[in-house]
Amino acid sequence: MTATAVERPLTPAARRILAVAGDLFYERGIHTVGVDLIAREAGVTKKTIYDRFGSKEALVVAYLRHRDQRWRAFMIDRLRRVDDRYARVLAVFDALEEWEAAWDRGCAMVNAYAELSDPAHPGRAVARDQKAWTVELFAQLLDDAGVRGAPMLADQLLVLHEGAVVATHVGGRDSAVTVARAAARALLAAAANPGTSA
Amino acid sequence: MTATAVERPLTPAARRILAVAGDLFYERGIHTVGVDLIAREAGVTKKTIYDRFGSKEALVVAYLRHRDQRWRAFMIDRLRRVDDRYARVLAVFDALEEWEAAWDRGCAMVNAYAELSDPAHPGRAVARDQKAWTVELFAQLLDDAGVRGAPMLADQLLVLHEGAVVATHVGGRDSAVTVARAAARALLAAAANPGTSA
DNA sequence: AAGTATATATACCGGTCGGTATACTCACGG
DNA sequence: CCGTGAGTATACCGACCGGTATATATACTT
Repeated sequence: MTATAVERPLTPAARRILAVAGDLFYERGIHTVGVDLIAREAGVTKKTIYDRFGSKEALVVAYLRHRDQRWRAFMIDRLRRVDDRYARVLAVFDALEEWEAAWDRGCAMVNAYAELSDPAHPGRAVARDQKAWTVELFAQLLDDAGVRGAPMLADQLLVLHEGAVVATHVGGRDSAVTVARAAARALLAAAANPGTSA
Repeated sequence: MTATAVERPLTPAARRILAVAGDLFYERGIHTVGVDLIAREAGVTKKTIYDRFGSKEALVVAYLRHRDQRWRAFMIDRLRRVDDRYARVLAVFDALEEWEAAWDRGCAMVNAYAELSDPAHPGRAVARDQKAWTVELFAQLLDDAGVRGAPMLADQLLVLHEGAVVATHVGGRDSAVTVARAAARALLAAAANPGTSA
C-alpha cells in the first residue's frame, strides 16, 4: 500500500527543477551536472531539491521518465496523423527524423545506460522499458497493417531504429535515419509480399 | 613536425596503467573512475600516471584507441577465416555475436560518446572513426562479393550492426544480433538478386 | 487562530576530484 | 662515475561532490 507513492502533481519549484535538470542532464551528462548547479540554474535552494525529490538518483529517474513520456506522446501524435495502416509502420522513421532534428545528443536512454554502470540503478529499467515499448509499438503497427507471419520483423525494426540514432550521433552519419527507413521499407515489403524471392 | 609525437613503446608501468584503466573505464564508466583508483589498482603512484600520459583526458583517449584497435584486429581475424566472399559479409555479425558474448557493457565508443558531452573532446573522434571504419569495411566486403549497385547497403549494415548492440544491452533483447543478421541476409539477398520484387 | 506545506537563505559535513610538488631509489649506458 | 629515465612515497592544492542542519518567511486550509 505504502510502497507506491501517489503521483502528486509537481509544485512550481519542482517543475522548474525538473525542467532545468532535464536540459542539463541531457546536454552535459548526468555525472558532470551537480545538484548545486541545478539549484542555481533553477533559482532554487538545494534543500528544495531534496525536499521534492529525495536524492539525485531519484531526480535522475524522474528526468528519464519525463523524457520517455515526451517521446511516447510525440510518437503517438505523429502516427495518428497517418491514415494508411501500412504507411504508418514506416512513419515511425519519419517521426524519428523529426525528433532527431530537435535534439543533438542522441537518445537519452542510451546515454543514461552508458553512464549508470550499476545494474541496480532504477534508471536502467526506464531505458529498458522504452525499448520494450518501442518494439511492442512496431508489433502492434505490423498487426494493424495485416503483416503477420514475420515474427522477427518487429525486432528488426527496433534494431534499425536504435541503430539509426547511434549512427547519426556517434558515427556522424547524417542520413542514417533515411538509410534505416529504406531498409525498413524493404523488409516490410518482403514480409507483406512473400514468395517473390526464392 | 613536433605536433605528432613518436609512438614510443609503453613502459611496463604504463602498460599496467592502460590495462587497469581500460577495465575500469569500460566497466564503471569514465567519470566515475578517478585517477587515484587507477593508480591504486595498477600498483602505481599518480605521478607515474601523469608522467606517462599527461592528463586523464589523454589516458581516456589512449584507452579508446587501444580498445578500437583490439576490435578491428578481432574482426579482421574472424573474417579471414571465411573463404566465401558472399558469406563473409554476414560473418561480421557472427564475429559481433562472439564479441558481445565476451563483453557485458556494450560498445565502449557509444558509451564514451554518451559520457564525453564536450564536442571538442578528442575521444569523440576515436568513436566516430570506428564507425567510419566499420562502414568502410562493409563497403569493401560488398565490393569483394560483387554486390554493387546498392549504394545504401553498407550504411544499412552499419545501422543494423550498431542497433544490434544497443538492443542487446540497453533493450535487454538477447537475440538482437541474430535478428540483425537475419535482416542483413534479407537485404543482401535482395541486392544480390535484383528484380525478384516489383 | 493554528497548522501544514512550500519555499527561502546560509552554513556546514566528510569525501573525492584532477593535478602538482618535493624528495628519494634504482638501473642502465656513455 | 655520472647523468638520465623510470619509478616510489607522501603530502598538498582549490574545487566540487551529494547530502544535512537550522532558522525564517509566506500562503493556503481548516
